[in-house]
Amino acid sequence: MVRERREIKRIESAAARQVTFSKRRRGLFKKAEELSVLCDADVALIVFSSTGKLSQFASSSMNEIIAKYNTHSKNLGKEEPPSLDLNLEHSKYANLNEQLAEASLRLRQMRGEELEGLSVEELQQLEKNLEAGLHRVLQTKDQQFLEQISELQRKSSQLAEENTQLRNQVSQISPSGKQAVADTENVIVEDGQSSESVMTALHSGSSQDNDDGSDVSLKLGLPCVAWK
Amino acid sequence: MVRERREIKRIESAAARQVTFSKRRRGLFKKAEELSVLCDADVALIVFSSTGKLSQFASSSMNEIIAKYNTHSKNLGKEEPPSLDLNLEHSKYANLNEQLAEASLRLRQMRGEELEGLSVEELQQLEKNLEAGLHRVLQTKDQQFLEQISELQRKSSQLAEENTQLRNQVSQISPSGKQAVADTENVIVEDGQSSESVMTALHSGSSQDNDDGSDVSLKLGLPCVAWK
DNA sequence: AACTATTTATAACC
DNA sequence: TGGTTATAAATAGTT
Repeated sequence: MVRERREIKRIESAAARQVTFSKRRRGLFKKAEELSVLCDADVALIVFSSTGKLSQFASSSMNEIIAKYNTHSKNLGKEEPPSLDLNLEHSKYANLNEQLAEASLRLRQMRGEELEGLSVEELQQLEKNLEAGLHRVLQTKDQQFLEQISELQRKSSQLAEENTQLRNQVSQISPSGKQAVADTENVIVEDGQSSESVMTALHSGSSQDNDDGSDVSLKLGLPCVAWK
Repeated sequence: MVRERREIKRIESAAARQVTFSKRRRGLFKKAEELSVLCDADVALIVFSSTGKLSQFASSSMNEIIAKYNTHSKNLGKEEPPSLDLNLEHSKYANLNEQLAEASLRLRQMRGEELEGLSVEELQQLEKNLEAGLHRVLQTKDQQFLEQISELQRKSSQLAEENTQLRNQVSQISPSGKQAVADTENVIVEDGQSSESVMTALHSGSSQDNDDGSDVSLKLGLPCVAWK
């Protein structure tokens, strides 16, 4: 919005995200209150930061508004503004159950199940969430591939260097063994080039062992061709 | 804020209040969504106009956020009293907690968060799940659009038929009114075509009122153009 | 609903 | 986190 307009997409840098969150949250709460005062509206605003911290605003009482919301939006027998009696343990338990049911439903819906009752708007929200999630997953995956490639290249260079030194040692120890040295040189040259063709050497294959990482090349036996 | 700054107090004129409400509500919802996207925050916004009409926004699921809010606010001031009697209730509670944690993690990962610890294979599995889910969501959405379009076309046909009958009645009553009949024909043709341009007529808007759905065309006043 | 003069919000910088 | 500044966005009043 300002010195340079900012695209509305997740801010990757955690620090910048935190700063923006703090500033925009203040603005949002201010506007929520202004709306409630100017227009005599009942407004409830709940914000969880990405770190899980809660901020809230309610023009009247949060529980009251939530209750009103539930009345408006629900015919189903799923109720409880739990500000009343019930044993704390019991209500915590019930609440957990509710959260779990909700989370499970959301999970199933993200897998494309139980979409029957959803409105077009809800489907579009789901679509947006899925696309955003997919995008981040792909980014993370690509990053891991690139890291593994870098690691492989690093190790390759190191091995090539070691080989060069070993070759020198060999030629010093047996300066007359001309044939053997020539063969070794060929092998070394191939090794040296391999790291630069890693990108094209990746091949398809889905299953993978979790080895200890001592052999980087194994980690690259991964799907790549299928990227789009 | 503008031509003349407006004091933040209740607007007395009902008309002016309604106009301001409408404008500011849009702005507020926009900012709520921007905060949720930019800062990866979970945001729920509930607004009741002074006339009692509900508008809502939730970055994920309203129920989920409210449930989360309830646990958060409940945990303030109360701490776990009995950690000693390891009876059945307690273990059920712990188990629920575990399940919820697991479900929440998977949900966050599907949204592209907390991917750091995942292996490439797990990322690929996630990618597959997301693509499959997205595909099914898109299918469901398209299906709903198509159904609404069919419904519109059906209604249009019905209306056109009624119009034809009415037109006949008119011409029987006043057989000399040739001009009037021609005009009516034009109107019918336009109605018949409107259902085919429904897809491009969709417009943006994040909050949505729950009307009773008796008029199908209203259901198509949905976000579309603003998607990027 | 569109316009536009202003006020606000805020991104980048410190 | 808090302040400054240039600029984008929101919006009050008007048409």
